[in-house]
Amino acid sequence: MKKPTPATIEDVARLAEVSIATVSRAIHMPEKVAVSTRQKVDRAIAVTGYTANAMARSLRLGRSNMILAIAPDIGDPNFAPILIGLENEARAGGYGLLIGHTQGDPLRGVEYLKFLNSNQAAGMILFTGYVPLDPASQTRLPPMVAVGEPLAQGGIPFVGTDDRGGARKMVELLIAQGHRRIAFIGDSRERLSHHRRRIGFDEGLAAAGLRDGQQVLDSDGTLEGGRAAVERLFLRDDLPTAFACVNDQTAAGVILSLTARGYRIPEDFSVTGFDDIPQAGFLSPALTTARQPRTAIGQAAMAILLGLVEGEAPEQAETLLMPDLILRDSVGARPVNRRF
Amino acid sequence: MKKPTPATIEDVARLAEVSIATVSRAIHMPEKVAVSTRQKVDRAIAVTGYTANAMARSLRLGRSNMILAIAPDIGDPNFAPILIGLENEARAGGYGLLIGHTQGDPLRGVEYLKFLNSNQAAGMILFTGYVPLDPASQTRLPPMVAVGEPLAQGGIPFVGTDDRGGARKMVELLIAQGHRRIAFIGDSRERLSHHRRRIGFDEGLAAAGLRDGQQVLDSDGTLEGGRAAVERLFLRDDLPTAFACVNDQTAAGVILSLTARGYRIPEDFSVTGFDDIPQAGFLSPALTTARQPRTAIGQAAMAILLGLVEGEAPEQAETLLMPDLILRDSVGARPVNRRF
DNA sequence: CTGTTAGCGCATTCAT
DNA sequence: ATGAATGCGCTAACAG
Repeated sequence: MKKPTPATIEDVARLAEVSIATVSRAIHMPEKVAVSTRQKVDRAIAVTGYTANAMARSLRLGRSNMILAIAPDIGDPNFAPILIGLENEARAGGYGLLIGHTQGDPLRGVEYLKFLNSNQAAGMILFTGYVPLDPASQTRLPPMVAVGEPLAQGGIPFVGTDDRGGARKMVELLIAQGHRRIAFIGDSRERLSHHRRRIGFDEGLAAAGLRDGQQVLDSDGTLEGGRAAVERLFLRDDLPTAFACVNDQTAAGVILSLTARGYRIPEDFSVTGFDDIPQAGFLSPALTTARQPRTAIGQAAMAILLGLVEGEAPEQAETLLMPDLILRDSVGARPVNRRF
Repeated sequence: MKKPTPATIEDVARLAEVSIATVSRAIHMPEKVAVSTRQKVDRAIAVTGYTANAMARSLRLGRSNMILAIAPDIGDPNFAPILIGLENEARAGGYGLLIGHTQGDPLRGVEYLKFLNSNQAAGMILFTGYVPLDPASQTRLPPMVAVGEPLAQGGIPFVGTDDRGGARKMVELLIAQGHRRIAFIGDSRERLSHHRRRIGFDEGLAAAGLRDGQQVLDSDGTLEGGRAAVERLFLRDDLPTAFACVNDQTAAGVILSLTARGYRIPEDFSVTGFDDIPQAGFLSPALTTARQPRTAIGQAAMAILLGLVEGEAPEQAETLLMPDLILRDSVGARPVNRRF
């Protein structure tokens, strides 16, 4: 019969013929222990296959070694790559990563907050775009870092894409291709990230002295919305030669609508997206877009959170990572002879 | 100044003027406590905002309330939907879900096994297709359930798609459309799931008395492999009218190759996939495929695992869920006048 | 029905 | 440099 129960610190101590205090020291403060003793302990640990019971350790320390990440929707294509970054960094720091999803229900956020307060996790990564707040509990908020969508509330560090800079780079690309009349299909809902893309668009155009060529259509960030925006545009006469879309879904709608009308992309119109969702490369034509540096975002966010957990002062309010422009087939030179 | 430290069971007991044992009972065995006492306790809990310290509880019970899910690749499109099912069911049972990824490295699997042995998790969900095994540790394996890819090793319950049944349904659909000569583009690598799809294909054809119309091409489950298989096929003269592919990636390759040769789908050839990856609907033509019931798989797997954790005997070796046929545009009736 | 108490495994004083 | 003893918060056995 093998060992039915995992080795405890006591097993190690007995085998090494020292006290449990010494074993603990040998592990956590090796320099405070005689070399010979340390060796005995190390050997005993190897023999027993000892791993400290994390529960006991957490109880004693009053702090867990888990980080909880909560998201409104785990299925979000942005989620997985960020998760990888989070998990890598957490593991490197000796932490485990827990995940929870709220399915958009703020109540579930509060539930997870309780979870934190019961010491099950040392800190929290927020994908939600808002801070779950338990009106009942008056305990101070645990360490948190927001990711993906900036937080309206202040005081919580945010790590995400440089939406403004990315949008600006996108416009500059279009301008470099000769486009002078560019439409921005935006998102009028309250999303900070989308608002910032709009600002980057404006800036890029203004810097090139092209404020006149600017057209802005409001939409809702969905494929349907993108389609509808194009339809509205065709009611007027003053067509752009390029569409800069607030995200890939919108761009997909624009492409579909344009194609349905018999236009060719990029010969007749150029269109760009933002995000680089998995489907972006499968559209026809394949979509030129700005890819969010998702894994890097996850990694940076976790690094900051672990710093917070371990008592460091927060560095800065926002850490913005520049997206990469992914050049595919939906952007071309401005059509020279517009046939319409 | 607010409460700096969370309320403990002792705070509640003091406020309710009972002993801590009574508080614990009021929570876990309400029927063993007088109604009036229970009310006092409930009120005290509400006032203090008490949540049991999970660490202390786990330490005492010798069992954690976390389940660890490990996957070779979190980015896998199959992963997120299964994760949702897992998380839902875990939460319903009072468990949290931890995730880890091995990046295909067996060593990291062993690392997670140690994690389990340090009591950080009560059980484990395996996406890996194999059991991480620590040669050093002789402790018996913790409760595990495999998901997605069947396990070669026996003794571990598996929950997944009914690959055989799904493939068979797919072939039957093709046959119903009039196809008599059907090629199966398989995957010769060692994947049990893919092997089972092949068997379902054979069965469907045999049941219709169509063993003659059967062609089987080996491939590797990738887009490139699908493309290559078609090219090989065109070296011969005896073309099928439909391609049943082992998965969506392969189907994408087949579609690309066929389209590049100037054929139209589904007019000239029908093609089917398997899995329903997110891109499937974005192919042109949109791919008809079998969708794995992923969330249901996750839910079922977690239910079984929690049963195991709580000491129930495992029910059955395999739980197979039938995939749904997603009818899109890549399947049509058998071409009546083959022009080639 | 309720209270007293032991002990889960560990890190950490306080002695030595 | 090392050991003995304490308590983190909780549940369950045992008494009453």
